Amino acid sequence: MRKTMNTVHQEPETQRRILCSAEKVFYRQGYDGARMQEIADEAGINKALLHYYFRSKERLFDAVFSDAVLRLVPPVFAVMNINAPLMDKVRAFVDAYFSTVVNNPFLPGFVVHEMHRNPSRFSEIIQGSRLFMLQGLQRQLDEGAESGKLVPMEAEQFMLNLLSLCAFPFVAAGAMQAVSGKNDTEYQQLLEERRQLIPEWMTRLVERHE
Amino acid sequence: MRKTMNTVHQEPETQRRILCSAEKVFYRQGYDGARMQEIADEAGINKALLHYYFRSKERLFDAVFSDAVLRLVPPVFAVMNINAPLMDKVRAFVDAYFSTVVNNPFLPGFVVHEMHRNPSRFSEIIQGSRLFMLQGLQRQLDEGAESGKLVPMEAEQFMLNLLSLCAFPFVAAGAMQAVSGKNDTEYQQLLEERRQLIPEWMTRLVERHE
DNA sequence: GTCTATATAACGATAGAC
DNA sequence: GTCTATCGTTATATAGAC
Repeated sequence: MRKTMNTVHQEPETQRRILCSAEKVFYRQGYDGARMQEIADEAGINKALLHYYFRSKERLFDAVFSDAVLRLVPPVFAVMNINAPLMDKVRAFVDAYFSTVVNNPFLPGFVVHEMHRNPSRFSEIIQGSRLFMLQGLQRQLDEGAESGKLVPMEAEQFMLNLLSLCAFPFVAAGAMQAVSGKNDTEYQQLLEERRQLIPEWMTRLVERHE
Repeated sequence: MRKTMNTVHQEPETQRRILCSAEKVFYRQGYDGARMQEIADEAGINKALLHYYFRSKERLFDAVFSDAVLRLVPPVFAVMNINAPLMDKVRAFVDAYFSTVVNNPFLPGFVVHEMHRNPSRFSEIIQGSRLFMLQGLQRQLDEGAESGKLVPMEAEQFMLNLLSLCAFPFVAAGAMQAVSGKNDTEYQQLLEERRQLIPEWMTRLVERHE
């Protein structure tokens, strides 16, 4: 319930601006590297106003972090719980992951790095969307193995492989560009190619062939 | 040339202690999160002494970072330049990587994250040990493809896959444990299993089968 | 070389006017 | 709500005694 509804107050539009700026700064600089002043500048407002909307840097960060995790994890988990053949799930997963991340290249690295600041907070945020997935996945892998179509594999390893192939090229983009000598455009093209290739590779990984 | 060589001064043994402590702190906290006081405490010395040996936090960090990159990258690149069948190289790579990283679990995440502070510095450090590898690798992949034994694949994608499968589980260990619910011991066991599995997976990835 | 003590600057946070 | 001005703390870095 709002205080008075007679005007179409677009709700703290400033708050939205702050969150957006904080996101930009926290994503690239991390919690420790980020400066409240920089966030304020980015939002075109004053430092004091940050503390008015969010009480502290810690709370502002938590808002950004929660949002980041919720944007990255649940969609990706959800897609693995749909009722579909294994490889359809994989294709859906890769599409979902790339769609999210191509527009936020710093997102995976941010989540992975800021994780260890407060691991229990992370667990809270993603509670629920957890083990469900792995059970269904393991069942499909086992069925495929029994019918001789798939090689036996642990669902955890399968999932870790899928995630590694998708996420690492984004997390380590800087280092990879440095060793490969590719510029931004070239590297983005390489990433785009992986979007189709990863499902093929995951198929080869588990399909029996002899 | 040393000043006077008559005594076996073990060269700044304090300096070694500082570097070791700085390593510990920088690895887990990153540059921005690290405190000079904490490094001094860890080394059992005074803050001022840090500035005596290294002029600034920046320089101390650079020493640690350079050392980290040199410990992680060149061995791994070197092993891919040996004259051996493709899959022997892969096995050697995985062994080399895991041997280095199991004893320094924070190393990959540290390098990947601190990368973007000074990308050009990173390029300097690893200069030389670069493109050589990819040429030889591409040649082997092409030969295998022509003789019908391998599926066609870009050397860059092959290498990125190999590195992703090896590195990501370490870089994102925190997040992976959180979603899987595994404790440290269980997760370490999962990692150890991958040491044998990754070469098998990489084989399946490129071997032709029909 | 190693210490204590201190300078200097930056940051997060608050007070108070408007 | 939004601003200016400022407090209190903490960080890097230096000066100087031993």
